[in-house]
Amino acid sequence: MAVTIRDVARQAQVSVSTVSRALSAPGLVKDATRQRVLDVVAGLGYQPNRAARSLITGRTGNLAVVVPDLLNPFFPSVLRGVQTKAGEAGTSVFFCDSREDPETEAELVRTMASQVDGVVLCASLLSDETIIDLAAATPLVLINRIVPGVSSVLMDSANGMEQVVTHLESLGHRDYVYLGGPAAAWSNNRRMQGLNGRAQLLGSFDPNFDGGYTAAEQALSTGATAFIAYNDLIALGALAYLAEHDVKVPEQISVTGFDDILYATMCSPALTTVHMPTEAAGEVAVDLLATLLEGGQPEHRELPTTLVIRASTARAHSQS
Amino acid sequence: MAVTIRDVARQAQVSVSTVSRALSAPGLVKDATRQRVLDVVAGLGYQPNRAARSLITGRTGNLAVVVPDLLNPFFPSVLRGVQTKAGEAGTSVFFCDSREDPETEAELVRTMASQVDGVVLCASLLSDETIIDLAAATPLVLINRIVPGVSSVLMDSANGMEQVVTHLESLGHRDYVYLGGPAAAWSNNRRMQGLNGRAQLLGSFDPNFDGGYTAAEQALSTGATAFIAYNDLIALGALAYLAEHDVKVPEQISVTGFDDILYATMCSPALTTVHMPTEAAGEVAVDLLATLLEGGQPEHRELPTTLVIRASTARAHSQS
DNA sequence: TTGAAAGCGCTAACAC
DNA sequence: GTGTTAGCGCTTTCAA
Repeated sequence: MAVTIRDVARQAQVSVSTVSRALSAPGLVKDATRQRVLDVVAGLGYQPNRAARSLITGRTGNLAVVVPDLLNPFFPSVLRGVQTKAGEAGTSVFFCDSREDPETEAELVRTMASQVDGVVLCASLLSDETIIDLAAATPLVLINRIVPGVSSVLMDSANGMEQVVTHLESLGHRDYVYLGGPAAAWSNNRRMQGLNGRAQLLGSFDPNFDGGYTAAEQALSTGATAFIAYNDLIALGALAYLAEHDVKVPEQISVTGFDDILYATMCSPALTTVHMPTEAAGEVAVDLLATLLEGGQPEHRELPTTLVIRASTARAHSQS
Repeated sequence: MAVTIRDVARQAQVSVSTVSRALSAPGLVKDATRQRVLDVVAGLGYQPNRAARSLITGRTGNLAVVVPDLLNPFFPSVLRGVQTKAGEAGTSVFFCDSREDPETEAELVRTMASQVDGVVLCASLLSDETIIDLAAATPLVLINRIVPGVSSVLMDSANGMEQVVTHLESLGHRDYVYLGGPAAAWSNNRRMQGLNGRAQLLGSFDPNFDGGYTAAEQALSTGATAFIAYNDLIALGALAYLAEHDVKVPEQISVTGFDDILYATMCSPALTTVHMPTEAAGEVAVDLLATLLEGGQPEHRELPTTLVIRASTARAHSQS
């Protein structure tokens, strides 16, 4: 069996409570005593049993992060942010992938709720009511979603999209088309807001490569000089379609993405897109969770997004 | 406070031990009694306190998976496999990103060891000795690494590479060059084995886009008709370099990747590469962990890889 | 500043 | 088949 607090107490010639205090409330123990205890702890390699501690304090020292799709390059980087910040506080992180299924998502949150101090929920597919219920039962922070009364951190997509529009306008584009994401997606609406009604809207496409491929076909017939994609994956699909049909990007048509995933730098031409501070979002989410755990009020944070200009946008050609 | 086993016992008019048994050893309880207990459990929404259970059983019902880099698209899919399989057993999963640092990696495994039943360690950067030490202290399963006496699951890279070579040979290529990954990487050596000494070897490159870009420059001067990249990222970098220098792929030069990451289908030309059963590897790792926890012996599994032929390879041109 | 003792919620002997 | 009871390892009153 592992070394327990009693082993430490015995060897340090103090009571178990003194050992406990030396570790979790150092101020309450005389310096000399504490030092002796700490030495023994180090010598024995004692690690407090988290289950026992948790049983009495009611805190687990763990948290969970729930995402809709781990394979979407957007989320691993959120996870990384969460882990970075949580790690600083000695907190470990559970991950859960809901596979884009709302029921699974709710189920996961409920399951985790009992074994963690709080949950970070990314890009939730749940209804406001369900989220409010969940938030009542366990400290909860949302990423990329706003629900009244629930903590959340947002990446300012609307503004990011405004930057895209401004950029395109400055290049002389007047006629551009938005290759929309899923109509139900909350973030799709945010991004559309940033368009300020300046773009033609094209139906909702699957937010992946194939969706973009399909979208480009439709978009091409509009005669627009620029395509604004809901996300990088759609933009990439569009790029592929255009390449196959010998439409030169950006000479004939400019294309923009959104999210700045890894591959946005690797395609050809490299994609002009909006960078999302995903890792920072994960970190901030952990901060908000900490606030909640200390009895603080739900908070809302919005992180700035930045346009990254690469090679897929250029001055509009005069003739379509 | 949450509902406890006593609340259930009281309402179901049985003792706490009956409730406990009804939940974790159903066979020991009369059907009628168990049903009554289960009804109350459902009615009250009772969830056993894992900390309390863990305190007495010594099992946490959790496991951890440690990866070197969450942002590498290879690993999230391993995570997903781990979670899928673990979830079936009601096990939750911690994730840790070592950021390619061996010290951090060892530290993480040690930290997690005390709060989980076992650890899945992916593409470890640690020495054999360290891994053996770790495995002695906690149930451990390796992915993509072999260490004597430690459970592991491997994806058969050597065979995958042989398939690449066979494919290239069948297309008439006789002079091809290997764009190598990190010399220290265990998987690089495995992949080189599959080459069977048939390829020219080019130094070790960073296993990313930039590394591939650099590699292509050197490879071009060898006059080879095909480039075999250590992984998809290097292949993608090579593709970009070749495109910029107006070298047609696959007409002039064939290029192959390895891993079959998402982007391998999205680039142009789509990459011929070796598909790795990453998700399956994660699942199998959990199985091996389960074996270990039941007192079984360390096991070694090797999963088959498959060549995926896309558009980046073609018949060798006659003249270089 | 320290120690003794009472549990946290649960499982696992041990009785019946 | 079911109930009683003794802890698992720890924190936290309460006394001293």
